[in-house]
Amino acid sequence: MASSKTELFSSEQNEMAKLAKALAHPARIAILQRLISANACITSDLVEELGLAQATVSQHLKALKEAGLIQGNIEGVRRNYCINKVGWKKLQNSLGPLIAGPELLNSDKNCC
Amino acid sequence: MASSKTELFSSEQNEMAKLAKALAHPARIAILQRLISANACITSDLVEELGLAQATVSQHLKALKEAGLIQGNIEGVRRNYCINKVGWKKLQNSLGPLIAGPELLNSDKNCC
DNA sequence: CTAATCTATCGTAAAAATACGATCTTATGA
DNA sequence: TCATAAGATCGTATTTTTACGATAGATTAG
Repeated sequence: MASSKTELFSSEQNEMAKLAKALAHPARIAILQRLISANACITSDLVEELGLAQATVSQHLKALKEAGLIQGNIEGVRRNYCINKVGWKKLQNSLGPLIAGPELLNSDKNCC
Repeated sequence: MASSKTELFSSEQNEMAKLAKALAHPARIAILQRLISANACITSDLVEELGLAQATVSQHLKALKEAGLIQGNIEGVRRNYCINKVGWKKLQNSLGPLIAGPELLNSDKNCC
């Protein structure tokens, strides 16, 4: 009795939560920022840059890949990672509106 | 050896992760959507609507409050919750740019 | 072929998140 | 005053996340 009760929620809500969860760790934020600012595929010097163990970084990369936010391909011994455009657009389409959302933010009146 | 190593990351990155974590559960997504669409303070009929135990809902509300995304005030026996505008703007300012970000998304070329 | 290198995966320990019943607190209404 | 109702908090069980050492797989260099 402690697993997330996904069956109570819409698939959209579950999807949004899943994507948010992918962003819910500073190491994964850092990885994504790095991939974005590099604006290209980078082969993981991430381990050194992040200061986490290699296994841990690999685990975070896997999480991001499973969330569809990044993609990796093999180049010799190394792996190249970059933003997965399709997945990122899904992120924009699902969480974007929620975050940008509340029109009530633009009004001055506060309700509470 | 399993707590998030926040000291390795910038306070910005930690803040972003913290906010994403607040969104990283379908129940909390549902609560926020409800508060937004109600466009007002609602006193928790959330328990009934969500199908979760009262204690669980209260816990999720607490998480959202601690993340600064909602605020609650007392009205008799009941509590009124609504979006915390200030906190929401912080959300927009921290996660918004990241999500909207990658200009490379607009280019057609794929790197991997 | 062999050693070295890069990275994924396995196993595991510790911590955090999730869920809920039970209880406590506070305010309302009789 | 006292019973009732709303909702927070406590205690606790279960699951998931985080982290890392060790190991396995695959490729390159010599």
